[in-house]
Amino acid sequence: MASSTRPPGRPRSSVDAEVFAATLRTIDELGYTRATVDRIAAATGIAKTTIYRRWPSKGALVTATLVDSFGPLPLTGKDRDADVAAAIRYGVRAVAEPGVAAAFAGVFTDAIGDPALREILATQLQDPYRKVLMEALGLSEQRVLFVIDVVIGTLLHRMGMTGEPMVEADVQDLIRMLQRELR
Amino acid sequence: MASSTRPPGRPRSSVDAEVFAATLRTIDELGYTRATVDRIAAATGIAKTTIYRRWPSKGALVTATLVDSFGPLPLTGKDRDADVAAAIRYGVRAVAEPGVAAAFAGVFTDAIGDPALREILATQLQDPYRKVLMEALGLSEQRVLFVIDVVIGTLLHRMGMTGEPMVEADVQDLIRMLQRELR
DNA sequence: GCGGTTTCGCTACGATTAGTATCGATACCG
DNA sequence: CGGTATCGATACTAATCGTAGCGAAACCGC
Repeated sequence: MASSTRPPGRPRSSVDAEVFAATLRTIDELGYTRATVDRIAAATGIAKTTIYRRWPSKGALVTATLVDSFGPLPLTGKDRDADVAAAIRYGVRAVAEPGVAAAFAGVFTDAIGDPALREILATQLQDPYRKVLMEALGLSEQRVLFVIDVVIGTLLHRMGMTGEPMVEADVQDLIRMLQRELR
Repeated sequence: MASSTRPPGRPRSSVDAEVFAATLRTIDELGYTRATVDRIAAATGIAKTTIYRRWPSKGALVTATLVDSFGPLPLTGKDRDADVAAAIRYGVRAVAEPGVAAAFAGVFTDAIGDPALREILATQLQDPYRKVLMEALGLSEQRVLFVIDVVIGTLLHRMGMTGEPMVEADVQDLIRMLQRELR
């Protein structure tokens, strides 16, 4: 039985939201590499050791920040074209959020040669969307993973090359292309 | 007039190709972060200082390696569907090359907050393909940049999430999707 | 109020890395 | 052989990740 009683000892201060916000803000200002854990802690107003007590590494912290930043997808499951458009526009907004694209690229970089981090990435970030999209769009796992690659990959590549989010005309092309692909 | 006479002094040893090969091999084995310039130099058999005499930073070295790794696109300019398929399959092979995807992610990460590196990236890596594709496919700059985002972004996202190249079935879907999009 | 338990802030530290400085040795030209 | 530019090697600075240790603080049950 899940003992819902509070465990003994000093409770954790509830600063996760502030840490996530400071993480994105710092990455946006300085880039992934120069966004040190020290600076993120200072921006939050807590000690660096407190961050390392909650997340095992900088990559895990940033992945948790991305999971927190990407929220649940607002899909109806009724009109596939509408859901495809809604999902893509949701991704566009999320990736355009300051710091998100830089955080993504940094985590991808760290995940090379760090299987634990890649596992966290695939499980905590991609899996929830895979499940929701399979259900709402009625597609196979392979198909949904392909769509996620196309949408998020396209948006991240644009941000990586130009530093600017995708313009509306290209977003509309992306939506139409995937609506046709999934029809 | 380009004076073709050799400048005085000891000539540069022609080790660029070996450095590029060692860069990709080291990044493939250790990941971008742990692929230190020291290790790349040692794998090449030269001194670290020699590398810094030719490329101003690790990011510039890796970008040059990517430019060297991606070669010229074999397009005919006659059959658009065939050219689209050829270009995508060329990208698939290039991104699947050991170390290339990791190098890409690392350069994107470094390019955040390093405008000089981003300029090198866009100019030396993306521009040649933009021009060739605009010519061969007869498309606008905006359209070609969109296609590059979709193709390379999709392939890199798959590599970043799974560490494995895209399987043939997904490649075929990608080709068909873009052939329809550009018809 | 008091002991027990856990988290917090702080400081210090080891290991690793990017990039620079320096200097003697080396390779090529005329 | 002299002039010139590169090479190899070593040493160095400045960051950065992640860890260890310790006293202080917060909360609980009594």
